[in-house]
Amino acid sequence: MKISAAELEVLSILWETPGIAASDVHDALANDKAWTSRTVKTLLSRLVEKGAAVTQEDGRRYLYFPAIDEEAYKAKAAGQFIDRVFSGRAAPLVAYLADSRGLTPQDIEELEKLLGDLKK
Amino acid sequence: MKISAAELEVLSILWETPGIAASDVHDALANDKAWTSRTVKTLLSRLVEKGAAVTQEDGRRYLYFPAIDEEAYKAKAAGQFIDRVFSGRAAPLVAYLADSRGLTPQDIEELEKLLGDLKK
DNA sequence: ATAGGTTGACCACAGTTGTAGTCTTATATT
DNA sequence: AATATAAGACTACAACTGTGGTCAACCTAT
Repeated sequence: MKISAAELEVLSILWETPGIAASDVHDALANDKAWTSRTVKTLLSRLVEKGAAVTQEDGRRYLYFPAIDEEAYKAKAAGQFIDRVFSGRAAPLVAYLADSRGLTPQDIEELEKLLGDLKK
Repeated sequence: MKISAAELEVLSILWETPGIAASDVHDALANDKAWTSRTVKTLLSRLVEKGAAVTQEDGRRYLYFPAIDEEAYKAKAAGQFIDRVFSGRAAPLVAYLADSRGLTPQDIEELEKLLGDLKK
């Protein structure tokens, strides 16, 4: 279930708005991506091929729904990423993030809360 | 400067052992990857093409050196990853990691120390 | 010096990805 | 009704990837 970067952009829209038509996906992405509607359609088709999305007929068109769970996907992607780049160590990853983009005070607070919860 | 997963495996060896010959890279990877020496050579060549590695002649062979900085590369990769998958928010990423693979107590301690440092 | 192995140069080839075009059919508008 | 438009189906195509083969040149051990 390998999802490319472009496909993930589209899948994110499905997570946000399950049951959306292709043209509306196109509109939702218009700010970020200068993709034609055919490109968006291709990406949607590939998501369906890959089993990451499903369709439901709605008259002459399809409505698209995500078929994989957002949480599960992201958790797995995160795990694979740190395996690939950080040899599986989470702490260095956070250290790099802090360095390269500066965690916001809000990030830091959230993280502290999270760690607090994890400790008990 | 897009580096594929397989190329990154090889580049990691160069970071570990700068100035290594192709056959030694192959040996270093033998435990993890059932790649033939030609595959390793191809990956090394692609890294050189991409400017991520440089060679130095050593008699009839080359020694390979990384040409991009490990810290910088990882920091950038981490930033791109959370932009791509987590809309730029670091805290959710850590939350997912905690969920999916369980941070070790050591991870948690390291992270706490890190956050402590960041706060001042 | 001859055979065999190592090295780099160049080539191969299918699958994925980004990005879209064309064709057909159905709907909406004049 | 005729035409423009929109949706989906099918097709395209080059770059990148993973994986490795072939070949010529050179070195090493007999």
